[in-house]
Amino acid sequence: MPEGHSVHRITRQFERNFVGHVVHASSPQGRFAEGASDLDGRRMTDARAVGKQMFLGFEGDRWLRVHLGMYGAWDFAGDILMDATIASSNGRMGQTNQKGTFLEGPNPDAVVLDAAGENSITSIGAPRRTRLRMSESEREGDELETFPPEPVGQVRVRLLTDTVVADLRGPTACEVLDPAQVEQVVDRLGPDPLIDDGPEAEERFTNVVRRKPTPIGLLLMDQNVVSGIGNVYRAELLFRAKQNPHTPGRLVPEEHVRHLWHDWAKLLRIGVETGQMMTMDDLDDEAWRAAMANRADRHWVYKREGLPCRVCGTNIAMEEMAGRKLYWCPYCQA
DNA sequence: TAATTATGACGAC
DNA sequence: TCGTCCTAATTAC
Repeated sequence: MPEGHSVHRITRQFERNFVGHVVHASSPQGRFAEGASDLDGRRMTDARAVGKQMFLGFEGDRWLRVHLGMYGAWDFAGDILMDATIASSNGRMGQTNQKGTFLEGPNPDAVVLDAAGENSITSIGAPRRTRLRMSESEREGDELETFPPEPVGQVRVRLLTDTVVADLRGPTACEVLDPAQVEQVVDRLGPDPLIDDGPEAEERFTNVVRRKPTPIGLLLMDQNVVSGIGNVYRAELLFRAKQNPHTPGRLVPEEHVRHLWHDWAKLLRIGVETGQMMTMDDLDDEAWRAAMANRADRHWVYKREGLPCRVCGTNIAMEEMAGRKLYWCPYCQA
């Protein structure tokens, strides 16, 4: 269930640890044997994220497309070069005010795009010999006894360098594409605020939404309309906009639509920086720490069915919308 | 030990 | 709108 922020973080991890290295590819599970042997022995040249899709480029115009779907995950192990914020999300946070760091950072985009890690925010420390699971959340595991570790469970793909290994399990998509096929996939996707950061993207999003009869709650989840939003961000963005999820896109006030775009860009950056789906910003330091420490304190409405709205006290509602659970406040989002 | 759950997406009616 | 695919952790019995 990783939403866009996780995929961007995982991509960073590949940039730091795999790009430029020759990769030994295999499929311990066997279900990706052909693709793995095609990639085996090639140097990784690129790692890119668009919405929930990740593309790993290899010499010889090969691209590995991975979509994690509902429960896919990457497990990294070995001497991993860590992002500063990965250590933070595991309770090793220093005295730095993380809130100020990403909300007021000089150029948030550089954080994502700068693989060289010149930006202070992405300062790279010494590699740590450990395990790291990256999915919708991140968890550091036990120390490593031997390298590489035996694959555990259903590992679709194993990518191995001299020092680091990445195991993919449970993806909904995992295939080798040529450049034209990659372009096809990307062309079908709606804008991703971390890639399409100009005014054109906002226009594109606004125009599409304001033409559709589809409920805005559905449009936000439609990857052809906007990339990277999943069930959590959908619920939280709509609450923050005080917007009823059932309103047809074309009836949503234009300023709300534009607000949704900018707010998504903001929450996505926070997510990429912290590794947490923090959807309640504007908290004082103490509340912020509580939210970082406790999942239950992180959201306005998601998974809060029956609990009082944090703003008005009305019980948060839950209903199925197109087979997914939708959470909202009937009063604030009337 | 079995059932349930999950932060997706697609294709068949 | 429904069924289906992908997997592991958690909860129920």
